[in-house]
Amino acid sequence: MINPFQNISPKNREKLLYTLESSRLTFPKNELILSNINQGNIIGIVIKGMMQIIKTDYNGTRTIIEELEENDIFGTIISPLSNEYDILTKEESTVYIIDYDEIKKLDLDNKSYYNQFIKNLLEIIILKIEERNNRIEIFTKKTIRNKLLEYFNIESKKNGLRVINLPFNFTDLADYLAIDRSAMSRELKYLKEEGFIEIKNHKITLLYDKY
Amino acid sequence: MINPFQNISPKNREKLLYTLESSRLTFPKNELILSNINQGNIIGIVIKGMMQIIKTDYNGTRTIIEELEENDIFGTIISPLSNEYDILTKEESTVYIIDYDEIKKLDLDNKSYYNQFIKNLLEIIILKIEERNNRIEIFTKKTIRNKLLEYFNIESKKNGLRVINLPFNFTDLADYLAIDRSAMSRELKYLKEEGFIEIKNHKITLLYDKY
DNA sequence: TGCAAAATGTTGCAATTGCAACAATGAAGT
DNA sequence: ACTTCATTGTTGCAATTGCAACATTTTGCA
Repeated sequence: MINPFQNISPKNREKLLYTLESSRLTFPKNELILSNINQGNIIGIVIKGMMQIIKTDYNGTRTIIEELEENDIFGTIISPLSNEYDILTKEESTVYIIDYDEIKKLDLDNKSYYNQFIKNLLEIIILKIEERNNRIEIFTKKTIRNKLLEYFNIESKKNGLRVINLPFNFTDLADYLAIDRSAMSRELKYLKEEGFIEIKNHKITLLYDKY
Repeated sequence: MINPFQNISPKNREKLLYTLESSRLTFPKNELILSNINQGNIIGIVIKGMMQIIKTDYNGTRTIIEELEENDIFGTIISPLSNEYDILTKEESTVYIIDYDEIKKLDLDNKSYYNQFIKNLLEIIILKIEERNNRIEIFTKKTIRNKLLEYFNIESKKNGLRVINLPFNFTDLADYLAIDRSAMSRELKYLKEEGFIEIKNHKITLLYDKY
């Protein structure tokens, strides 16, 4: 993940955050934080910790829209933080909250680190599009088996290893893939029995050849 | 859709495109254009026409990843244009192709319209994230009926009307929603019979109350 | 350490879907 | 206007899934 302040000196970074009237907030683990920050169009930057953007619809179906790590950004615009969405801290987390309008108001001709900041945001958001596209790839698959295999392949490509360290527990993985947990559990069992994968703790080893 | 050249004078726009060594290409209707432009990391800007980013996987399953209209942007990075993807012109279309590295190289302190351009790209990409999130919303729904209703609601919200002008034919809509065409057809029939919707040509009228 | 809550595993069964195959309709081009 | 190709509609059926219900294991924390 790209640092949103890359190529900006610590001093200029402080100036920038001051100009943007940002606020720095820390939240304990397992807290729904949206009610604390949702006031108009904001961009949040994750300084430390881990969070999930989750949604629960009228059926009670819970979906993990996105997992946020250090240096990640989120916001009203980047993820629709209407009242249907929540952000849950998975660890104690610290964020900067910036009013998006302040970013728009930045006089780019004035300070070169303003420009660098916008450029960084652009790069980060492009990465986010890639993530979303991967996600769509998975949803496109018609069976649970194919969704899982697609997910494995994507994760495996990220670090070039045939071993995947799940960033989720299985309940969350099912919510992330938008499939039923018990049906997923059944399919994972079949995949193990047929020798496609091996599971230890939350590590999955792929035993089939790349395709 | 935001114009990627908004707040840039025609003269500066020409200078910018020249600096970026962009090329302007026009393609006839119903042409797969990717082979003509795919050489490294590029960003394309749609000047005129309409195109679809489509993917066909090893099962032969075709999915519409995205529909591109005037002022839309696309590219190696923004949509993974590996060899699995194609871009299909639905009308005669004109695009600018820009090397993304040239954009990175732009000396932002030099010309203010460089900054404006980057800012515009940022805004456009933020909109694209929203689109992707909507898409994920739909995929999250477990039944074809709920996927359709979610799609209707999203489209209806866009213009505030209860009438939806499908930008697709039904075959493409099924590919966009990643569901079987005939199964979708069946579900649409039920929705009509139960008085939820009305279909005329490619206009769908929603007869149920907003929720 | 021990208890309560959360996560995981398992299974039967009904509901939903994809697939295939075909008919009917509509569109595009000569 | 005619022909051809693409799109749409329809249906039976097998495969897959979600759901519910419950047992078992793991985790968190008092």
